Amino acid sequence: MEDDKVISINKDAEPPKRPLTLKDVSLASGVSEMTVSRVLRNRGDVSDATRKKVLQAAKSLGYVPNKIAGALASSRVNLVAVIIPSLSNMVFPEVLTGISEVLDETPLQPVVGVTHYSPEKEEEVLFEMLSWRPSGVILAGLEHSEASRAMLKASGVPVVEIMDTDGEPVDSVVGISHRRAGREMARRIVKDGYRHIGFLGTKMPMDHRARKRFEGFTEALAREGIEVVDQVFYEGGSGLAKGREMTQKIIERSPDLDFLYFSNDMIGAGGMLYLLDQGFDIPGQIGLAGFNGSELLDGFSVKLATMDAGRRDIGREAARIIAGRTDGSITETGLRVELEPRLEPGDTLKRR
Amino acid sequence: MEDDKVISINKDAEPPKRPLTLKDVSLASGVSEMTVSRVLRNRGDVSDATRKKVLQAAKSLGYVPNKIAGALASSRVNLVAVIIPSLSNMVFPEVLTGISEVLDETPLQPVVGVTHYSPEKEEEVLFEMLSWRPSGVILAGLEHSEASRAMLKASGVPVVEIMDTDGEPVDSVVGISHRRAGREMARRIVKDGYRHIGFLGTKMPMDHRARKRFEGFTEALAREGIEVVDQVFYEGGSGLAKGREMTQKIIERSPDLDFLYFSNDMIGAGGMLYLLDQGFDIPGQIGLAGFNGSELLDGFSVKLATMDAGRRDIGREAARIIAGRTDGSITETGLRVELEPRLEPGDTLKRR
DNA sequence: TTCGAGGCCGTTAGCGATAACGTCAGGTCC
DNA sequence: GGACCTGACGTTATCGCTAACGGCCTCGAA
Repeated sequence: MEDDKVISINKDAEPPKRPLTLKDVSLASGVSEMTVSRVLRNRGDVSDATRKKVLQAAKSLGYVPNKIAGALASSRVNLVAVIIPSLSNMVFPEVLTGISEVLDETPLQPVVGVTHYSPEKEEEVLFEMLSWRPSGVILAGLEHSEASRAMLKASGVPVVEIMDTDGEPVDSVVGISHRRAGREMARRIVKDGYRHIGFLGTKMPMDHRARKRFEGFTEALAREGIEVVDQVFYEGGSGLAKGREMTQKIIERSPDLDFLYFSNDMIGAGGMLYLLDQGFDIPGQIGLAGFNGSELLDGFSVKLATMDAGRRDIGREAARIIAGRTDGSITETGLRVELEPRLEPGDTLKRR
Repeated sequence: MEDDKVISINKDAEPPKRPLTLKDVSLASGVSEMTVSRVLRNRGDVSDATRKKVLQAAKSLGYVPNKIAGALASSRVNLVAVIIPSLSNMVFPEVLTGISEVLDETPLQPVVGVTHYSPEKEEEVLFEMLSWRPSGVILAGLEHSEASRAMLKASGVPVVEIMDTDGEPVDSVVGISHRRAGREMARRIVKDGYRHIGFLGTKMPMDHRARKRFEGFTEALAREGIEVVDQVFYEGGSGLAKGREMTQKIIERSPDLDFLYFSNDMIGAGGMLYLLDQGFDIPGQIGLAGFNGSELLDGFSVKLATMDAGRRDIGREAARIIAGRTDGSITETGLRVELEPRLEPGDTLKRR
């Protein structure tokens, strides 16, 4: 791309003037800084007349309050740190949507940090965000470095760990049990008569939730005397192409498979496309299931079986806890909200 | 979901102690606050011995510096406001990726705000973010409310408008010309022999870039004496299902169409799936094209023609400008970087 | 020996807001 | 008519940190 871009310079910008402060508004409106502050925050007694004067002055100056100073003085910060592994996996934007929906009704504002599934990066991001003294922290997963857990505890702010409930939370937790999700899918598959089962997923150490699903899955299978016949793992971004490629690989290697469990819907859909192209009979010859319940993919003529993780609800519940703790309507710490994963059979499981 | 969630309370958290300050570290390490500050910021001369002492003390206390106070004192804030319309359109996470890639090499940190394509919301978000006095602002599009433009100018910080270059920027701008993208696609289509052309896109007032593409598209067609035969617009989230539904509608209404131009790849792919299901011959009987070049969808057996908007590059260039302006390596204002949209013919255009 | 140059560290004075009082009219109440 | 409130402000003292300056000490050159 270096060669096909065109750079040029437009015009010159205005000379940057001295930044405005309360004092400027105070002078312009003829009242004290304190009164201006009161007006701008809608707090304390101010007569309508002066209120109008002040607002007028602030507006005409184009004054933007300095929250840094405000936060320091009041030791109140209306930010909620939200720390997630990735933005390219649509799950997390959806969680964010849920969080925003709730926080929009409050004075709080989410601030997002991304860890790329790395505990070290998570630690950095967390440190950075805590140094802004947010009103709360929402972060994905229960697995964090010791230092991260220590920081969270020492911070004294409400913490909600989301997505996953299989483990020891620092404070509150909202999510589903991925072990259970895996177990339920396994039971369903077995009941539907599938016996030769393959698994396709991410390299586990990076994604604890996928690992737990896999564990629950194999455990429930084992209880029925069934073992996973073959597995493929991948690294890097998940897209349809990746699922297609992995599926081709596993099918060629283990042609007797009659079921494929994918660790997410995107690669699952890719696999489904491959199998359909190859003329497989789904779900008769081979069954498929993914995970997440992403509506994005709803338009396929064949709908992939999946398990809805309730991402929006998770976001909403987490935000509600932070909001409640912040405004005092919730005083308990250590809340635990476990949502129910919902199996959506789609068209890729045999009807029972 | 209200009924299938389980709430319970774990344990009790530790008593939140008084927040730590520089003074605590200063006392613990036996040097002045200033020296602690120097050590923690890696600035100024400090002997190795005391440096070690201080770091040790800070670590064992679990001290997290208060950036609010720091920012107030130094009037330096290492945050870059990034304001985008949405997170559910994968384009924007990709832009963010580009931004992060560059900012990760600098002391700067992106902070994301979402406007949901509403100018009013944009104004709010901008106001909120400016009140934290960021080092720079990156925002999507060139269309903003008067108040927003005024705030940006008054803020005195470097501003980069991204995605689109068709219009008057506040300061710098990085993107592609969507008019041109539309024109180029139109020319290609006509050259390929398509004549009965339909358009499927979002309701325009919300999405200026889609509108400009459409304008460029129709303008170039007009120059060849061709008019768009039929069009469908939609509101709300774009997914495969939406594209499928719209395509069905337009095809039933105007069966003689031989080309469909979609305003993004997602609905384009949905439309493609529908047409394939219906047994259409693509690209012989009907040609298709989308916009964006999203790799997510690469796994289809038929690859949709599209035009790569260079989202990551846009993010990178924008971040580079902000970084340069911040560290002084760039002094010019009003930079303009126009990237070249790249047509990827895929399998849904006739070979010429 | 003297003196300047650094290295190393402490002191002082804000940064721009808010919390907590203080003040001061004007009205109430008995 | 004086004590007592009560709105509607203004004053003062932080908040936790950093810029700027200055002091002290050591060391090498003059």
